[in-house]
Amino acid sequence: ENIFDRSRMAPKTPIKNEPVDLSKQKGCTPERSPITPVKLVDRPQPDPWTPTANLKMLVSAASPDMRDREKKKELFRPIENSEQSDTPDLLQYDMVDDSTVDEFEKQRPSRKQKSLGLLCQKFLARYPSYPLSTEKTTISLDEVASILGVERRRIYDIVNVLESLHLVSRVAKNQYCWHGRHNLSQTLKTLQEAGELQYGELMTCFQHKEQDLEYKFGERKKETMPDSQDKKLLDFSEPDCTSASANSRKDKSLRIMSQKFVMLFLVSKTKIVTLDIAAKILIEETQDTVDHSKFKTKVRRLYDIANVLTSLGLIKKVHVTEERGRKPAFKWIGPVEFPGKTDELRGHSPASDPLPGTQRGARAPYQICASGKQRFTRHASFNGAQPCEGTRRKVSSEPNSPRQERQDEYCSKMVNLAAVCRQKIEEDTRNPSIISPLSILPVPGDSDFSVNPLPQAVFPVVQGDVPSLLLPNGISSQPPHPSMPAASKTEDGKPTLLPSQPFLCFPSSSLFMLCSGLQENNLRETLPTAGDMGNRSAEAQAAVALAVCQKRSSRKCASPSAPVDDEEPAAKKQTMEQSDVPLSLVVPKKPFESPKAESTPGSGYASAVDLEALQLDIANPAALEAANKKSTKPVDSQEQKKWSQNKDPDELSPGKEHISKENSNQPFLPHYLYVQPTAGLSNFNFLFSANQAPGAISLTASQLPSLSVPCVMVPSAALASFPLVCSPAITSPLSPVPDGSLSATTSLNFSMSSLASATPVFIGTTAAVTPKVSPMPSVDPQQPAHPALHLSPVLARSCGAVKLDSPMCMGHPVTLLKLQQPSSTPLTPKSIRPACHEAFFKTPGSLGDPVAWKKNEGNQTRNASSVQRRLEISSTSPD
DNA sequence: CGATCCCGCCACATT
DNA sequence: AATGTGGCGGGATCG
Repeated sequence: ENIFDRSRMAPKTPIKNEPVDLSKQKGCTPERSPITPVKLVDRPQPDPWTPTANLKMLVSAASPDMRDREKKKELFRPIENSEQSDTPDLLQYDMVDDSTVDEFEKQRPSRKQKSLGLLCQKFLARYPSYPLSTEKTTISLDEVASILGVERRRIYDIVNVLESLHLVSRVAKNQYCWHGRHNLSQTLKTLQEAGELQYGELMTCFQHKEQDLEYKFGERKKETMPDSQDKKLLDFSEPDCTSASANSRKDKSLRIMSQKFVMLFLVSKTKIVTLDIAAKILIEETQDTVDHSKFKTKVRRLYDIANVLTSLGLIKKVHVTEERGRKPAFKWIGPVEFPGKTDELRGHSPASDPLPGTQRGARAPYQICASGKQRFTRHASFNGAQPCEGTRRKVSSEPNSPRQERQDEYCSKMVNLAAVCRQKIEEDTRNPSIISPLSILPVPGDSDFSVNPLPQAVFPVVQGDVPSLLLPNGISSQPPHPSMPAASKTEDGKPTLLPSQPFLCFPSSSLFMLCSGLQENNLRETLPTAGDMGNRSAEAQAAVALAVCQKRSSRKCASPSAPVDDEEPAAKKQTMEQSDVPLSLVVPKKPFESPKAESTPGSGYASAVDLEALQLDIANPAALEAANKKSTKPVDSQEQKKWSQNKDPDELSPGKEHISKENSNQPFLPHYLYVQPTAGLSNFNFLFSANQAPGAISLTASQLPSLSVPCVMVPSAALASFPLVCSPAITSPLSPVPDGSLSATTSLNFSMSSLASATPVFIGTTAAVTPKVSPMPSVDPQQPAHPALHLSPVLARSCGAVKLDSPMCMGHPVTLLKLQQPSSTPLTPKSIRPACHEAFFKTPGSLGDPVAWKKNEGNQTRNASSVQRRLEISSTSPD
């Protein structure tokens, strides 16, 4: 990567490139004209000619996945050389690294790294889930392919599926238009309806007996589905976009298959479809004969589709155990009731909210998207929504406020999310066999769901969260969950929030980032060892905590000391890739001025748009880094400390202790923990607000935690687009919290003895808890907006960083201070500082002035270890 | 050894 | 004819 960066960094000399390239090309391939020029050409020099191309190449190279075998390597080198002729050092460097690294890595690239799913994720990361209506994103297949470092063929696989869901549409040869998920719900709805017609019956039976059904299937299917219907489907697929060429397409089986596959899920009550069944159904539709080979092929295709859908967060793989045994299957985790949910939700409640602009009505589910710009305002809504007004007492329950519109949008997303969560929960409950990922913690992937220990425990939490989310908007159309403990609020669907549990949605970009789990490839997980370690440990703990909560207290978790992974050598970790890291700390970034971030500082903060962008970015480690750079990254911070501050690296030694130390050193670093979905929690991301008094958090086997950490679980998919955050009310032990509330909030209690002081990482529940008790309301006039949000300081910071003006931001800090104190652990003055946004970022030493901080960064970059460098680079990454 | 599914040949569609 | 698309299935990996 370093190399990569350098190359990038290095001035490009396109001019030189040409010659070089040529030579190189010749060397590699005599001429590119072989029969299939395309391939040859591409491979050897995809786009050597254009400077950009080179960049891309480099980039691709950078990404682990990319590493192709020698080919690429060769290619790159030559290119690099050519470019870098200017900077010999760099070249050499690169060369060296390349060779060595590649050598390792080359072989390294396991199949997984090249998986379609991963590729798809990268692909998706490049585009906003909810692009502004105004902006039109066109996708060049060639470009993407080169950037992602794959053959175009693979891109087709992805695009075809996306197209089936109308996330993209083909505009012209080699050109696709990105639509994002705005219409996804509608598309799904349509599919569902279509599916009902076609498969409805079947599915019904289906659930009960697959086999029987299977037989019937074929027959019925045919019967029920006359060609015409089939046709319908097809057509339907193209309806909206119908961009140009759509029609003529022949049967693009992949597209059709994809739609049908999705339909099966939507029609299925269980939302679980096994591959074999799907394959059979699909085959039948196509043909009667089910020869084995055909079946096999079908299954293969389904895998392809499933990978993409998985990347989209619509399904997840599970195993279904049946009479026969365990079968691979996929479970729909996307939105389920469109009518009610995404779209509907709004629609339903709309009454309550008179959103002027939004017509959420019928087809407008997308409005959310549509209104894109408004997103910006989201924060506004935020304000409004959560009228923290002094006391967050109730977050606004009123749907009507004008700003709600925006909120609505924002909310709508949230709602969806909530819906998803809820659904998930419900499903889980229903199917004991299937456990939600949450419950599954222990087993990441596939563990059979049978495991699921205490579903209930989980539920409460989730529910609580979800509803809470909804509440703010008032949108929650969903019926209250019975089990909701504390969530009195949700019951009505009203936004009444319990004091204890304030949930907030915010649009802060920072949150966003946190949420988005896209991580991708390399997230800088490879970060500095120490940092990683810390994070990891934190993660582990967090995970543990979760597990504990869910399961109840498990001893393992309990022991804070249990380092879980921490112990692992940094190196190892580094090697580990993103995949491994379940959690990552994310520091809220300021809305800052990331390049992407918009520019409209004036307008607001990071608007949704920005957020999205961020998300996308987030997906890219680089982006994150960039963000982080600007503001702070917890992890980085640690690192930074190392270098810049010179902390003892030793001390940094991985381990919680180390963390704690740091914490101590730095009063606050982290603010949120983000758990990546990858691991067991595939679908949910947890956010913890950190900032709190460190002491507060404790992992203890016993559940009694000194503090309960508020966490929010968000479906990863949802995350992508939503910047939701729940500020769980934190129940401080002190403050009387209803039991339910606790559970609701996720009763995660971490007692991290070790971490205690530091733990910034974890959770920063801002001491919000107390706040309730003592409302900080008026402290700042501005505060009002924020209310209960405990947004962790982070948010505040983020906001603040962006704008001090924003009331939102302002308030937090204050509250925090107070809160913190009350919160169990006494904070050091430093810790208090968090109040200042900037303070957070800074290391203790640097706290004083931001400038210094930056400076440090600069130094870092220079001095920084390769790792650091990497980060930085990434940040700079081109996008 | 079955589940996955990458890879890329090659046919068909477009330009 | 040159390219763009994408069906398809061998066979490598993974678990």
